[in-house]
Amino acid sequence: MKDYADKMTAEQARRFRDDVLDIVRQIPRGRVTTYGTIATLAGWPSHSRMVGRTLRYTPGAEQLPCHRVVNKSGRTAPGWSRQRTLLEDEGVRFKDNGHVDMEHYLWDYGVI
DNA sequence: AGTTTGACTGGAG
DNA sequence: CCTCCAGCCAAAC
Repeated sequence: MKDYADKMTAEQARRFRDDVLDIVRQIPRGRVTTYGTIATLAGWPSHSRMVGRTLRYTPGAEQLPCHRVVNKSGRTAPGWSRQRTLLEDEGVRFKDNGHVDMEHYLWDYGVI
């Protein structure tokens, strides 16, 4: 019940996916970043949900440090409990509410 | 072609 | 801090 004027072309979608993967690859060990940050860096600020879709369904994403991507409030991915273990193994600490302590571990690439 | 679905986000209560 | 809710948009129904 709503039409979106600016949809991605197939080419833009390809570039978006590749950029997202490259950006995720740069997250340092022991740090985390958010879907929104990645979407913005990829040039599509309103596509945070697409970042999540990309990491969830792109074959090969398992080889990337995608466990270092959480939502803005520090929540880990639904249905992926192992993500917390992977992060804690790198020294990332979680708060009592089960969210990553973003004040200390968020990595913003020096921008935004 | 209309509706629902999310690895999201921002704001309200 | 938490729960809803509206807005978001490509994909899957």
